[in-house]
Amino acid sequence: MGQVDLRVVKTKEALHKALLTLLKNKPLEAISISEICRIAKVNRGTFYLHYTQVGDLFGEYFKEIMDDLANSYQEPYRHVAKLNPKKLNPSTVRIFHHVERYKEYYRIILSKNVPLTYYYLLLEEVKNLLTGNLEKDYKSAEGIDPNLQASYAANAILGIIIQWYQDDFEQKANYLNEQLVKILRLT
Amino acid sequence: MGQVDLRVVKTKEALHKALLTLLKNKPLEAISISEICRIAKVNRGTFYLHYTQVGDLFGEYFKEIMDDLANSYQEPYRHVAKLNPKKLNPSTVRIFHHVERYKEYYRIILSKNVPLTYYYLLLEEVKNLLTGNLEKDYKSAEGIDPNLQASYAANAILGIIIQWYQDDFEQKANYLNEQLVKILRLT
DNA sequence: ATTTTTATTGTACAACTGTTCAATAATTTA
DNA sequence: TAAATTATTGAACAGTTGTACAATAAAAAT
Repeated sequence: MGQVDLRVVKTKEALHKALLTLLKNKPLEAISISEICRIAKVNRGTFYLHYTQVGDLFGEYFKEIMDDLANSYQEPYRHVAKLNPKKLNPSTVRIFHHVERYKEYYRIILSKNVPLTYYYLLLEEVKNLLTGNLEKDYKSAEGIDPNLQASYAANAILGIIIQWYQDDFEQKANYLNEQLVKILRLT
Repeated sequence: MGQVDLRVVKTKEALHKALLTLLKNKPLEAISISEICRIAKVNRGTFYLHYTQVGDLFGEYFKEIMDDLANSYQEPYRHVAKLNPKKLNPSTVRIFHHVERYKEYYRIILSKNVPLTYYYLLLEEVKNLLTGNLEKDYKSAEGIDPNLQASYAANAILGIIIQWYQDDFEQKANYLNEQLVKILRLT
């Protein structure tokens, strides 16, 4: 496959850097393409050569975040080993610690004026984590659509994260993990 | 309180009608303020006198939809009377039938380029339905933040709705209610 | 019916958007 | 190193956005 053109690398770096600079002072939806290009010293036409919206640029960070989320899941985590393994077991995901680590990004992703795109990507990732590693020891219950169940469970966890976000991430990640365990024990 | 100025009523009606017309042919995020005003034969400045974004206009429909959702909950519904009343019991909500009724709107609300605002309003409404009617016979379990639990449960249901939306609302509302009951029985 | 209030209009302006195109510069390939 | 490729630039255009203001029309209040 063809080489990566250095010019493209430099342009994208400049645009990324400019976006990060701007994000310190204003929300994603208030940042214009012209503004980014002015700071990045990149021609506006060049922006359109690589992206179509400001959000596309942010989307590239998002992939990194999702990688960290996937890695979080691999980390050994013993706290909740006693939980029932027969169902989708969200508490084995170190997702709250991941969110805590990236909370500045989640403030953007979950802000009300941002499109649902990122939320859906996040939901998909969590669904994969919940099912991917569990379908071995987990046999789908009578007549339940596994996909539906996964969406149910994954979005439930996102519900906790949304609440956490709305509380401005005041509590510690460990606290939320404990809460989740308690909720799951309720039956 | 002061009368409702007839001019305002007429203007808003014209704008609403224009938005609905446009929505038949293109997604919400592709509709410009200028376009709406052109069709509605309303000066663009007048738009800004009442709204700030195209989304605000859509938001007024959204309120009606939420009213219907709240009403859905009041309707008698016997199918699932046998479910454990000790926990938040989402299956008593006729939310799937409501979504089925308004699916053309939910296609907009849940489309990926639309801001999270509507999703949050929906989540809040479902949370209220789940808690409002249940806190009587429901005593909060040991050390669980009720608000967190409500977000968990409400967003879980929205997870099912999202999946349903992504499947283009192929299944019947009754099927989803049955699935939910089965998922809840799993423990 | 007349006066008072105020919603709407038309116009204007600077900034942003999305796109096109030829000219130029930087990078890769041979 | 020279030639070929292609990313970037600058300029231009029609359309949108958000805002402001005086003039006008429509409605409410008396």
